[in-house]
Amino acid sequence: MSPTRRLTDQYPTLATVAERAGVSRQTVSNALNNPELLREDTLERVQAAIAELGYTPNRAARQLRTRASHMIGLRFEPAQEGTSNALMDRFVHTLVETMAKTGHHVLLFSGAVDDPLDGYDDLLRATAVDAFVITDTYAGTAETELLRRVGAPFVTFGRPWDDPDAAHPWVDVDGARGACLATEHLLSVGHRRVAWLGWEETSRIGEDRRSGWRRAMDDAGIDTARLGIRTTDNVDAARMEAHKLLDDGTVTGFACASDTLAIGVLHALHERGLRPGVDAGVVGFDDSLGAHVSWPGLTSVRQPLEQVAVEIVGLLHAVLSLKPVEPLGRLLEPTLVVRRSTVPEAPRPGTRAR
Amino acid sequence: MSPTRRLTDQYPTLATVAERAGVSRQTVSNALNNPELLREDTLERVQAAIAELGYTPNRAARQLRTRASHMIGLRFEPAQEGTSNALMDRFVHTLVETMAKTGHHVLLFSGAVDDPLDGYDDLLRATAVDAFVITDTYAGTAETELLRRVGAPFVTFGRPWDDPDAAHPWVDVDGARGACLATEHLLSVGHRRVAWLGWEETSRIGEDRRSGWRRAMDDAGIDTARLGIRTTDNVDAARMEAHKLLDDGTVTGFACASDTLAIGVLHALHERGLRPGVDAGVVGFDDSLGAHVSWPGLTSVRQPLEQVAVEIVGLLHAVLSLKPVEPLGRLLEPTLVVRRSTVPEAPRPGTRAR
DNA sequence: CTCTGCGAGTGGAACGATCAAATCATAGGG
DNA sequence: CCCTATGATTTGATCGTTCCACTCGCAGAG
Repeated sequence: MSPTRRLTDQYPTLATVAERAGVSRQTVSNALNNPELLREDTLERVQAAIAELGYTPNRAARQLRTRASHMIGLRFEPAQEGTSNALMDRFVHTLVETMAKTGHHVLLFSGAVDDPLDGYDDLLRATAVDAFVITDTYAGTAETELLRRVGAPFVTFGRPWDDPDAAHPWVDVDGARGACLATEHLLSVGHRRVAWLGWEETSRIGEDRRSGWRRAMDDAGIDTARLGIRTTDNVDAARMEAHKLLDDGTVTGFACASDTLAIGVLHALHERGLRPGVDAGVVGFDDSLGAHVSWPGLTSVRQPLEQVAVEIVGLLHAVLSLKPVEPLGRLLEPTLVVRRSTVPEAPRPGTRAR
Repeated sequence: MSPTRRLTDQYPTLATVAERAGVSRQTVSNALNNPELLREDTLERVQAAIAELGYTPNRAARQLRTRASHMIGLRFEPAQEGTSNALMDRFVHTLVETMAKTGHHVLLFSGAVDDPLDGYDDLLRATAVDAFVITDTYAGTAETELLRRVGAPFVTFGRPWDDPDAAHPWVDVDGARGACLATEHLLSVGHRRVAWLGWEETSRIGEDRRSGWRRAMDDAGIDTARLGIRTTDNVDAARMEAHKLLDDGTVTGFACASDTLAIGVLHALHERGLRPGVDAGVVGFDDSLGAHVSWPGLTSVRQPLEQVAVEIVGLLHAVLSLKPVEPLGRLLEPTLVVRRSTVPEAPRPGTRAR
């Protein structure tokens, strides 16, 4: 622990440490940044002085001289309520922790309401951040173009869907694989006619996931005619589409592009007195809070967000040290969390402690 | 928009602007920080030069000189999955936006695993942040004591429960009032025997909320014997407690300390074939994602998190400019969001767009 | 006519670190 | 014995801004 200190006290500086250790400022600086340059006994003496005084280098001074802020900017968008955006929580936390290991910090910012690109430029010019992490792959194209234009390093969470020759590193989760896992799981527990409930066709992510369902169905040799539904991502819209599918009388499996949609299906089942996991199987996507607590528990595709964060940090370091990145993108595998909406014997939901 | 610029280009500095405007560096500095010192025509000339060059002051240099980083530190704790922690999202976003209005930014950090206090001290000594926002009022005591000791400014989201003569500003939401609203609502829709499902007695927040239930019941002249339950904050524990209460045969109202607990009650009702909102009324707390999407929709107490964030920023500014803060604490009022778990005619849940 | 006061603006120093180049031993080769 | 190579450390300059003390010109008082 550090000694008690008042605001009025000056924190020790390099010069203070140097004087105490009987060396020059530069030697102390080297002890911190290039310890191999020092003779062993000198190094020990300096380190002792640093510990004794509780010295921590001043970020501002270092930043001014080296032009590296050791901060990365993360645009923090308002969570759309009712969607699974809250799962970014998991991602952000790991990002913060992993960055901290190399002395980096995460700076949150939000774009101006009128010009969302404004925030980026300001931070760059003010040399407040070294690089950016972009998570919003929808509005991503304008952002990535700006950053490339001004030569700012960045890594995205999400593939450059609309830009085949984009030259920035990225990390993403294989959504098609996730939907494929979901569909195969539904088939394996006995469902044949497995419907897809997805987003509008304009969503690249949505179409990617849908393709996984399609592949699994094709592999199983099942006709998908009139089984692939596209709608808006809210509970009620999904509920109504589910009713239409159930009216058909043959559909018993539901693979969904989001937990929100899957929960809508559960609502429809409740309204008809059908038992999820017994009379029909439902799988969501994202393993959000809603999947945990919904009744009787929702099987869902879980994205390895912690792993995404770690990969992103790795890529950031590579980019910042100007190392070539090969390959440019990393595609990670999601997993399936099985709950009672597909398997009645699965553990009860929500048995976690506070 | 700013002109195109490469990484290799130097951003303009004060000196560049000064030369262009034909004044000294200090005059440009004054134009930015004390414009009233300049003659009107000079000011205009300088501002024109700034706009022309697209100048933005260098944060590091300013920070080094003024010892103000214009950043506030926010400890970002891992969200306990299955709890309502994800609602911090709303809070954080407003915090970021409001701080941005005065040119401040939010720096995320996480404490070391072994010593959670370590992160604070490091950031202070490195002069990386000007102040802290503390949201974790449980582990808060050790943190607040450290910060007071080193003389670091901070504001907490949460009352200093265990420290009656704490001298730091705080903002909190009146949990007792929220529980009172919930209970009065249940009474008003016809329930008489309203049970309380809350956390263990060790939780100050939990006991505060419980007191609101107790007050509302006392005001209505209803005996609360055997109606106040304490349990752990998870769906399954609540489900089992709800069954016990329902076995009694008289209990029809459930006011809960969290949405998690309330969802557990909903599960119990489903298992008995009872209709939420008709055969029994349930109210949660926090208006989390789960309340939005659970079936048939969960009435819940909503905390004014946006307002909390704005208040906190106000207090931060007061503290940083050394203004006296009076009163030290701000207690905000929660509101009730009515859904079908208490009123069958309420709008359907989850009809928000993505 | 000089002196004081004030508004407007200037120039040098400093914040605390790192970079680049100089210095000083110390040892080995011719 | 000198000269060079090498390792270890020091010295001065610098990053871009703001603080501080100062100059300059001009108006009004004595």
